[in-house]
Amino acid sequence: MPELPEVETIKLVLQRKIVGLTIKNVEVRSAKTFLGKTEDVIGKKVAGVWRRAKMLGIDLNSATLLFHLKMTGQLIYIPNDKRLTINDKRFIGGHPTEDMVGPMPNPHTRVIFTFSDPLRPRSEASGSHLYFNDQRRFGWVKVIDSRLRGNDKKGVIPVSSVIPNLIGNLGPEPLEKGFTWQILKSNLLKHKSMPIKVALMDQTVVSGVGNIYSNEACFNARLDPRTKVGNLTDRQFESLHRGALKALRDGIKHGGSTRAHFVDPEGHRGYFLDYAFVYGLDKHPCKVCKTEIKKISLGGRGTYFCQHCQK
DNA sequence: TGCCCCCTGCAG
DNA sequence: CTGCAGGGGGCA
Repeated sequence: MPELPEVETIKLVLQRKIVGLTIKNVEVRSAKTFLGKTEDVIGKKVAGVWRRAKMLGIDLNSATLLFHLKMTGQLIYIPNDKRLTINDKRFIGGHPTEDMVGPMPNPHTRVIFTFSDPLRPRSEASGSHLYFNDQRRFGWVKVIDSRLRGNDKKGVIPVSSVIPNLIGNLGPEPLEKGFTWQILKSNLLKHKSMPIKVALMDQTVVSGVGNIYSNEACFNARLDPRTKVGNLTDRQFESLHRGALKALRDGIKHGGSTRAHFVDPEGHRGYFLDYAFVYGLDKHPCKVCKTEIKKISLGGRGTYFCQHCQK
């Protein structure tokens, strides 16, 4: 489900909610979702929460829980004293309502983490739960021995030294300093004959960009998504770089994109799609020029663009 | 580079 | 009923 902005949104909420708590229990309801031994994480304290590409890490010092939510994964945090209220999904104006978290656990709950708070045992965080829901079961959480991790100096998770076989081949983080348009160009040129929109989704070119934000990046750059990488001028590489960063930053600013499943750990949907120019808007007028947005398939994924604005 | 697959559910 | 959905691994 989530691309970089959605995982980033989840990360920011979890950093506020679970750092300092201790994992008291792990209930695995879908064996293929939880890869590792629960006893390797039970009793351990959450030291931090980080994101790399579309993956989320919960740092337990001696171990790390590494999540990939794929298409339909959700992480929902429920404080101990909260009775489940929120509705199931109802749609208004084509978008899910503000809160779409129903009772937890639900039939899509695959793993349940229970926390204790040794310092404040009577707080609402003690006995709270983190639910990993995943309708399609593409997602997973792996227990990683932290000895496999590099040194994270300055609190920054090193890019390729972390968990090499899982993370090592990922391309650069687009929102980190140092990700220049020249680097994007050089990485994209691995795929000279590929459409730019498809190449942007290759996680070894740049990490975290998926179908929504690659469509928006092409619109922001006013480039036809079918353009072959090898045909771009330097000026266009620069536009694409700027367009991708703008899409990702706007995504984070609006709390991510909710097409059908995404909610943050508090059950709030994201609003980026209200501001999207092309994604999901086929047959709608372009917000810039009123030309009808067209939908095609590229690399097997829905691709939306304005034939007038994007050349 | 382009399928097919993993799986489930919803819209058309 | 068929096709499609924020991902991505494996196979020709």
